[in-house]
Amino acid sequence: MPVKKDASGPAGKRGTSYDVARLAGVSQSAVSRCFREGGSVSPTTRKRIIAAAETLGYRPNAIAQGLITRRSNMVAVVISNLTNLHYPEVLAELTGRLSRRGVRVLLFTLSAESEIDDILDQIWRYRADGAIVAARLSAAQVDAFGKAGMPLVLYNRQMDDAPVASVMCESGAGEAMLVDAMIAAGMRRFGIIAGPEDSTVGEARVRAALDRLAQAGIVDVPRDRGDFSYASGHAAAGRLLTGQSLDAIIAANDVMALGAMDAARIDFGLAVPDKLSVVGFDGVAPARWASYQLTTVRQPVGRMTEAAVAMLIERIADATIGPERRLFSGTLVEGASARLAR
Amino acid sequence: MPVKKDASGPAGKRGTSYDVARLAGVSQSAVSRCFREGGSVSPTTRKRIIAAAETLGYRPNAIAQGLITRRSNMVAVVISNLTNLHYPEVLAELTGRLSRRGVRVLLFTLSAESEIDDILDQIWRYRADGAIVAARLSAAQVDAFGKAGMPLVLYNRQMDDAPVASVMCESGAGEAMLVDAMIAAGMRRFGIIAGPEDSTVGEARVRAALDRLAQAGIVDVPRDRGDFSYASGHAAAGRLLTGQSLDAIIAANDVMALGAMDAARIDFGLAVPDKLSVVGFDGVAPARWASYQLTTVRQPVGRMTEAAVAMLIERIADATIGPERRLFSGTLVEGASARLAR
DNA sequence: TTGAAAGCGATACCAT
DNA sequence: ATGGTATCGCTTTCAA
Repeated sequence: MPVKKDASGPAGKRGTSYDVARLAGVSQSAVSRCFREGGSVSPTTRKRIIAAAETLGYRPNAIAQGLITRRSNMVAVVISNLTNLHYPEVLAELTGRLSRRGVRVLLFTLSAESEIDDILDQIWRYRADGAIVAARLSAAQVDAFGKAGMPLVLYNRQMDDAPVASVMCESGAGEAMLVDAMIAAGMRRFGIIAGPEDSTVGEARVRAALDRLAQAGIVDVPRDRGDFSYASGHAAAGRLLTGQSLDAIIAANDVMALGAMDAARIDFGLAVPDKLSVVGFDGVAPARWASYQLTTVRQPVGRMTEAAVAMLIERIADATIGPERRLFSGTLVEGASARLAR
Repeated sequence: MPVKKDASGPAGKRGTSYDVARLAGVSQSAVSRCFREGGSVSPTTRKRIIAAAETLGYRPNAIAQGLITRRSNMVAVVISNLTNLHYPEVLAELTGRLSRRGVRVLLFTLSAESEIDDILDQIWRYRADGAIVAARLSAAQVDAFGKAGMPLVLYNRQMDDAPVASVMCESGAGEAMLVDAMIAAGMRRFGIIAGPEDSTVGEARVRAALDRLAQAGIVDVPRDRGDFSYASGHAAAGRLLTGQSLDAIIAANDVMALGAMDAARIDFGLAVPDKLSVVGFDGVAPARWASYQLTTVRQPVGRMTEAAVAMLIERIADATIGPERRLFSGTLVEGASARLAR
């Protein structure tokens, strides 16, 4: 025997607009209009509807709304490595800004890179209004968004082949500032700790640094690689500092730089920055801790996330808006881990 | 003039089950059954449906599914401060485990505590199947979940008044281990850095430590407060160490402990652990960094998040399951920041 | 096994 | 300003 639907108010199951309509003695359409933007309802009926809704604890069903309006008011946020210390900050900013605009966040994190296709599948299924992706996407995957008519904004990821809306923190100027200041301070022997080969940001930063060094006539720069983690930075620095002495280590991100600092100071007894300078990139919180005071380039996370959200919202409102790349520059944070020329 | 719906395949709008049905020459019901678990479809029709779905790039609309089945397959995850270093790890684990079970994550982060009611409102509207909350909830708010029949699991939050499903890392044993080992090492003058007054975990940890100290006859322990941030730990340690000398500082979480270590070593020139021991709670990644090697109690995040997810899923499947509190114990991590008796 | 038809809870267009 | 009605894209009886 089917259970009779009860409109027993907040204490029972949440009611529907029909329940509210019945209680208020109006049509269901009226209830709908009452909760919508430009719905025409007389002050009196509105009052009665509101009252009825109140006593029933009525909340419009966003799922049903989504079905008919074809707008879920949800955007997918895809983040690859939340363990990266920089990304939690990005995520917090993104969700804050999105929810302030009345948009919900469907979060996807990926551990094994293979999951990405499953994630995209889910994004389609849930009819997200759009997606902000801070993860590696293939050209085909980016293309799939276009085909599906789903707005996409890449966060700090480059796509050389496909044109996509994206926000990026440009590496060139930042690395140049670091390198110039160190060269001006008389340093000549540099070492580099790169990120994983498949990281476009990582490679861009390394390339930027190498270019600037080359311009100053410094070539044959020893390089090693990490995976953006503290441990990998620590290990890479260990390898770099074995059998050669350096003036400075340039790491592709802050966390590896912190690992490098510790390796230098603790394992090699090198005073930082007196004997060795270390610089990073990102501007994560621990980089400012007193034990490190890392000299680095801070990404303008607030402006970047705001841009990403704005670009996405724009494209959700008007799907015809084309690709656009917004490049931000980092700001030099002069810590105490590098001896810079002022 | 209304635009004719086109079934132009992956290149166009994603089609519906009707489009697939038409292309496969079957009824829409058949398509639905084909994509459902125990749907009875003959191998031949199934093959044709799959083929049609393939060419159209068909994906079942999860929104429509949710509307009819009254299951959104989304759970809300509410986290208060993603900047806390411990929570990104928790969030990553939660989303990973949830998505592995085919459940989507609707993420809510809150900056101003006032937002919480808006968040709950959204959770109702989107008909989440349940919620995992790592944020402060009032008894009334917890009650609202019960009234709405929405499963709720609290993560590391205590509710003295209302009975709720929750997972917690118990503070007693952990703090006792720390305190005992320090007392056994001969320390007598302790200082405590507590968290915010309204943090139940923070207060529980402090109380546990104070209790154990009292059992050893140590009372009148100087205390100060922070907000769980590095800067606040640094500042609190500064105040504690001014005008008195201590053997050890017990901080309510790791990040404050790291701030305290830096204050002690850098601002006060106190060797850690020779002149001052510092201990924390959580087991965050930076606590293991070579510069700190913090002695702390590590929360079993993996088991705790697994428990939270399992409890929630259980309660989604069977709403009659009652409250249950699962208490986990932390494990002592012997770093180098405290001189412990073995 | 298959198809027809009745919802799920809203929106929106259309006459009143 | 109001109410009636046709969707939205599915799941789920219920007959055939």
